[in-house]
Amino acid sequence: MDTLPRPGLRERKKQRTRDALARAALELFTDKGYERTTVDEITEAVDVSQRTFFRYFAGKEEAAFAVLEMTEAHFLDLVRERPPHESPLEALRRAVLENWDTLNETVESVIPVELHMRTFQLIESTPALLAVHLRRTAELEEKLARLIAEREGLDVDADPRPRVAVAVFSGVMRVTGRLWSTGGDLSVEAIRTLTTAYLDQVGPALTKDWNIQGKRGKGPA
Amino acid sequence: MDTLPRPGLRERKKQRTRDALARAALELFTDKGYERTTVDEITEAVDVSQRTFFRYFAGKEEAAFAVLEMTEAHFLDLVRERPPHESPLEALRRAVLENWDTLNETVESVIPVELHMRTFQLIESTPALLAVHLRRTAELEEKLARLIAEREGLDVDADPRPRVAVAVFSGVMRVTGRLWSTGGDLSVEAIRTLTTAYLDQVGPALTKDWNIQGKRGKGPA
DNA sequence: CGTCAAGTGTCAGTGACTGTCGTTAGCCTC
DNA sequence: GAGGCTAACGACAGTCACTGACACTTGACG
Repeated sequence: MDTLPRPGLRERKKQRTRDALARAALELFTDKGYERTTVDEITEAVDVSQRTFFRYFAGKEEAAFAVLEMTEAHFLDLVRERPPHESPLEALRRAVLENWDTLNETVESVIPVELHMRTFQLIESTPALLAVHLRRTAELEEKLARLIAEREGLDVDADPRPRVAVAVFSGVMRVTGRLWSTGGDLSVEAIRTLTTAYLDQVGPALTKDWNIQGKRGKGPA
Repeated sequence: MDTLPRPGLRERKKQRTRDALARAALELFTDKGYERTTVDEITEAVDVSQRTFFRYFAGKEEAAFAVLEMTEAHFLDLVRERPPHESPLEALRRAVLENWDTLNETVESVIPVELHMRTFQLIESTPALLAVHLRRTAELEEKLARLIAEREGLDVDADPRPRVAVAVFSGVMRVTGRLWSTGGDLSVEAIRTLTTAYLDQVGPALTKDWNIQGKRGKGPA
């Protein structure tokens, strides 16, 4: 909201190059696999030198997360905008759902949503990318914890609850993300449903006795 | 419990080489940093060829987790041994604590415990290693979820609770691990205390209103 | 012993990444 | 609108992680 005046030709060119590299990378990655794609192939597709690629991205991995990063920033904004009367978990829950609903607007300037969804799958199924994804998520968690703490007027380092709440929330999101990416339905609807269903299970999962109703599992799907 | 008879000279030699490589790697990593040590330096310290290193470890990273892997296997055993009347979270909690208490016996055959503790720190403070660590943890979580499900006679894929419970537990463990590694006290006592304290906060962190007692945080440490 | 296979070393090659340096091209000033 | 400044780029050389191929050494075992 401060550099609107006009970025100047130089900046615009840079942005275009960066977007083109990210898009080309994502297309190649999702098409022939992450490991089987070389940086040279990406740069050839955009017609820049390899050196330029590494000026925009610290590594091959980073190109895979360029778009995801945009959605994460948006998510943080959504959390910030949540009314203060909501409990932390409630605020987080609504923010994620809202984030899914606005995915299109967040992403379409760089790549089609469909490609972004496939990127998700790619990350979950590529060990090297999954590792980086989890580390990035951990960093996001720290930011979230500080946000929640601020929201509740607490000191993150004095009160464990913000970090614990965020950890619980993120843990569940991880599970749903994984299940979604390996399941058949890659629609936004599918992950919305999974998200709410699993978040609803946090309470039950923490009770002492899981067998209140229907001992011996293998129940209906 | 089945290959006790005597591993044979060949096997023993292999084990020695592998341990020596792991130990040398850990010493070098913790000493001069992960990125600043080359595979050649490790192999020179053990006096084997680089090729041999890669026959024992899929990559440089894997050498950093060789010992940690032993403790994880031990942890799984401990969970399996927990009496069935304990709730899932209770069983997990007791198993971790027990694991810390028996760390010495688990690890000392390869490296001194002190080096293992420094390895923990190293992993937390090295982005590349942290990423891999988190991925490995995710794999462990899946195993844990199946274990818990079995324990409770449930189907992991039908009932979300095993995975959710494990996710909650792991999330909290992550937080404590991180705080411990960045804090000053690297003793086993310290992480034990942190662990119990944070696990006790899961309940409170999920309640609607965090301000039951003492509005506006900044409470005592 | 002699044979067989597992374990190892050597070498050549690929791909990710980095430092350096000369060149190009927006930008800004007069 | 010519010229100087500097950000961005391309070209090149070098390091390091990792892999495949092949020849050699050495436990294992009849």
